[in-house]
Amino acid sequence: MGPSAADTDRGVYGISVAAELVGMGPQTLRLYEQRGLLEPERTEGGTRRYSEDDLHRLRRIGELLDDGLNLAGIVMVLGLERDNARLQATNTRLRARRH
DNA sequence: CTTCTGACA
DNA sequence: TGTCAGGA
Repeated sequence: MGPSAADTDRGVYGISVAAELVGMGPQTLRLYEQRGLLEPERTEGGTRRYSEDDLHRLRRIGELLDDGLNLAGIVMVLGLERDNARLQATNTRLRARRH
């Protein structure tokens, strides 16, 4: 794997680099944040720092956008996916205890 | 780099 | 509605 473990939630990329990596414009990334799809870290100076998780999220947003969803719908889908992942994890733990 | 506003399909 | 261009 990566050298120094997996803190993929740590903001490292500036907005220009992040936008370049996911094939979007910087303004688009700002809009997504304004709409509540994303919340990258901020430096003390107030500039955004996008994490690897943020990049995955941005690519997921691109997919859903491609599927014809609007930003409001994507917010809901991402929320449901997060909830679902949590439920699945809980479900797996319960099964392991063999109730 | 930031936020904000207007134009376009 | 989402994206982009330009200004402050």
